[in-house]
Amino acid sequence: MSRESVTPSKEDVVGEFRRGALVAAARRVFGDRGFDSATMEAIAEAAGVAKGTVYLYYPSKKAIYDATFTAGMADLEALIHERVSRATTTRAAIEAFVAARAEYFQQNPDVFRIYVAEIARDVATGSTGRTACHLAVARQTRVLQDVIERAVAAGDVRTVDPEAVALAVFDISKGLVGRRLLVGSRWSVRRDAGFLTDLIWSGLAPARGSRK
Amino acid sequence: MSRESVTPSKEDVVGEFRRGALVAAARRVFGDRGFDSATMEAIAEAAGVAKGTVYLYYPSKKAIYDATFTAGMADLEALIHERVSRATTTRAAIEAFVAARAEYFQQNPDVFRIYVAEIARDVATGSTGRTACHLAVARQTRVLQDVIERAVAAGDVRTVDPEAVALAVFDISKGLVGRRLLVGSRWSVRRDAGFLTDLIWSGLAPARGSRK
Amino acid sequence: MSRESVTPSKEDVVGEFRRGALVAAARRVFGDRGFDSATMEAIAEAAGVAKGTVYLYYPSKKAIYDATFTAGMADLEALIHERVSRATTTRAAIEAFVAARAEYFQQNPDVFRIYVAEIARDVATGSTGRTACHLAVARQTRVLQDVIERAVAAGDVRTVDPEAVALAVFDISKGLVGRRLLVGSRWSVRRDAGFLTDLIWSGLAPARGSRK
Amino acid sequence: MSRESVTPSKEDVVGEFRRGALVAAARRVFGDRGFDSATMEAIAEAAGVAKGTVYLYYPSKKAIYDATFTAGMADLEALIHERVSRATTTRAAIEAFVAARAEYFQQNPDVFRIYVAEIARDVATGSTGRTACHLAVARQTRVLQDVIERAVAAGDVRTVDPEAVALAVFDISKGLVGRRLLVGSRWSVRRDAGFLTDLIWSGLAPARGSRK
DNA sequence: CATGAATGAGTTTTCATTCAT
DNA sequence: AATGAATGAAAACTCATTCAT
Repeated sequence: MSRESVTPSKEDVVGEFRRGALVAAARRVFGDRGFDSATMEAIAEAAGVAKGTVYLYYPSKKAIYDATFTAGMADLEALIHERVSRATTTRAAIEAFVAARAEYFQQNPDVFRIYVAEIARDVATGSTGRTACHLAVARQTRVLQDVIERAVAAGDVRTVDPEAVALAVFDISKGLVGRRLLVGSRWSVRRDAGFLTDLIWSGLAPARGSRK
Repeated sequence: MSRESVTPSKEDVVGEFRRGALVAAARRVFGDRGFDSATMEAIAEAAGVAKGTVYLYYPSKKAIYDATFTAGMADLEALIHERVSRATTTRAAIEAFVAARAEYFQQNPDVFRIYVAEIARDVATGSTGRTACHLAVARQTRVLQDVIERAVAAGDVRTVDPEAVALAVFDISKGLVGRRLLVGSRWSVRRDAGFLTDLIWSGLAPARGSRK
Repeated sequence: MSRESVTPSKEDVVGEFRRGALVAAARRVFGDRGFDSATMEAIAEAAGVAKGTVYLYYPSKKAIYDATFTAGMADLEALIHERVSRATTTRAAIEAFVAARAEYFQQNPDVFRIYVAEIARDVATGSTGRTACHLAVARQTRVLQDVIERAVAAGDVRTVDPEAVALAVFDISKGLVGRRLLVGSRWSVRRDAGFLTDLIWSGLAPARGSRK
Repeated sequence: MSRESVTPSKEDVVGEFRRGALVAAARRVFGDRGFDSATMEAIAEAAGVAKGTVYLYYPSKKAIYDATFTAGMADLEALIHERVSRATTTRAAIEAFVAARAEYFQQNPDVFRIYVAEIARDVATGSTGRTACHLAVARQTRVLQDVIERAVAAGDVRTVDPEAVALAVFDISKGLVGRRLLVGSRWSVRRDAGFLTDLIWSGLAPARGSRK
């Protein structure tokens, strides 16, 4: 439909605009009420259009849900990449990973809700593999795993299974986000992220000297 | 309901029996299909009774769902208490905590699915506080927090915030369980639990000597 | 569900009663408005039950439609068999066939409407073969074809293709019914049937000479 | 619309061209899917125009449907007139009538489907009289009725009700067409038409003796 | 004239809950 | 106590029709 040129046609622009507005509206509605309880009517209303209009851009409830989830994950991944790549030490990279996730979800709680619901769905259906959610998680942990692998190779940390450590950090950051969203926290995202990074970095061992 | 006597009447016994059968049936159905997709019909059928009978024991779908969740959590908590209290060292107590949860959910995947869905629901509704799910989590982490507090007091571990550590361990164990259920694991529950306990216990610091 | 005994259980009786009432209601509604324009709401209302109740007995709109069509055809076939088997001459058998169909549809115009719509559907979808409608037509023409075959064998009529003649009589009777229903007729069913039988019968006369 | 002049304006020519293309497209779509299932979108696409454009030429779905039906019937009637008027004997005229209809519908099955659906609609609504469909049928049978009337007057056939015979031939030819379209036929249109004409023709023979 | 995005009424189907037996 | 037939509210999705560009 677009004239394959570099400059998108007006239709494309308008279409993308609508799609964006619909996904933004859907994010709120799905975040608020979950997939099953959300209604297309509510999404349409939130986007300020009629019910039928939603179907001009997404063929089904599931389709707009998936688009919403995917868009949120893409945003998050971009942030993670940016923050982690900017870190200069292993410790800083870990902390950047935790903080990026915590901050993004703090800013976009609806995305977190959708993400959690998506995990719950995967768990419920016992879908072992290639779900969008599973893949998104894999891409994110991959970033961290690379960091750990390089640190192990450089002798920067003791010899551990990089994947297992990456997953542990991921789990901790996920728990942190959920808790901050649900019950709040006495401290800033930075402090919480710092503490957890510290725990992973040093363990529970009594201080016995210090590392850089 | 009961005539407040010490010995339960026959009605109570029969009633409790039915309740138990209904909850067991509901656990399977809710675990399989989630709250929204589960039907009262399916629960009744799984329990071998007619649809109306369920309503004689539980006033609504939500009520039997809550009862199902609560029963599962009660089982789990009992196991955690037993295992942790049997441990003789701090490290062993942490490992027992992680292993108890992993084993229980491995044996009762339906309970895990319901638990995850319940968290997702809490997150979605933004219920900050006194939900059954939140309270169950609090009781479980409390066990671990007590262990850490005593260890800190005894100088067994370095000075850390016991609650934060307990929550971190909890999050890691939850991630472990989910992953084992979803994608499986190359290793036994014991080994996975051991590795994670080790990570928390020692951190990523390069080996520099050993502690008991 | 029934206790497999000779006497049907009360549930079966009630169930059959409801089914009958629903099919009778559906016959009116489908006859009035056709498949697409008929609504389950209207059928339920015509049967004096709530919308959901219809689904307790028939799983879909198509299912109750098919049941309605099938029931009507079964009634008609029974009447045709009875009337034709009672006839003592070939000519009387043909007339009985035409009259039976005309009278039945005169009494049950809704069934005729559904029947015509069903043919239209077959024609529209180009379904060459085993539809319920096609089979019903085949069973009816078979009755007539048997009559013609015996008449040919007995030398009662000239040598013709019995199937082709049966189909022609069937088509004529169908046209008669439609016309009587749509524009009426100056004459009784008997007279119309008599005239058409006469026309065909003269055409079936054993050869006795030829015209150019 | 046109400025009432003898020479049509360019607008009229363009307009008629569009109308023709739209009707041709609609014939395919209605023939394929029936009135209810056909969509204006599909018609527009088949005609290579946008949806709104259809409404510039026809005010509603029903309107273009009617135009489609009417156009098909007009084609058919022209063919019938031509063929029948070319026949030199009564028998040949009857055969020409049957063959013309069979051949036209064989070539234009979509028109037959629309025609059958239209009859079904008339039957369903119980519209006794002046529908386009009814009028088209009346015009066609009129042609045949005139032939029979002249034959009766000329003593070419025995004394029968010309209208009734015309209708019977019409019904037979309709059944023939439907059967050929639905289940096919072992023989050519010519042979099938010949056989049926023969059957009727024998029945029309001037009285020459009687059977019981 | 032509377009096609937007509308919203209308339909089938599901299922928690009730209640007469 | 137990049953299961009946209810009716609710929700996804379709598509004829309109109208601003």
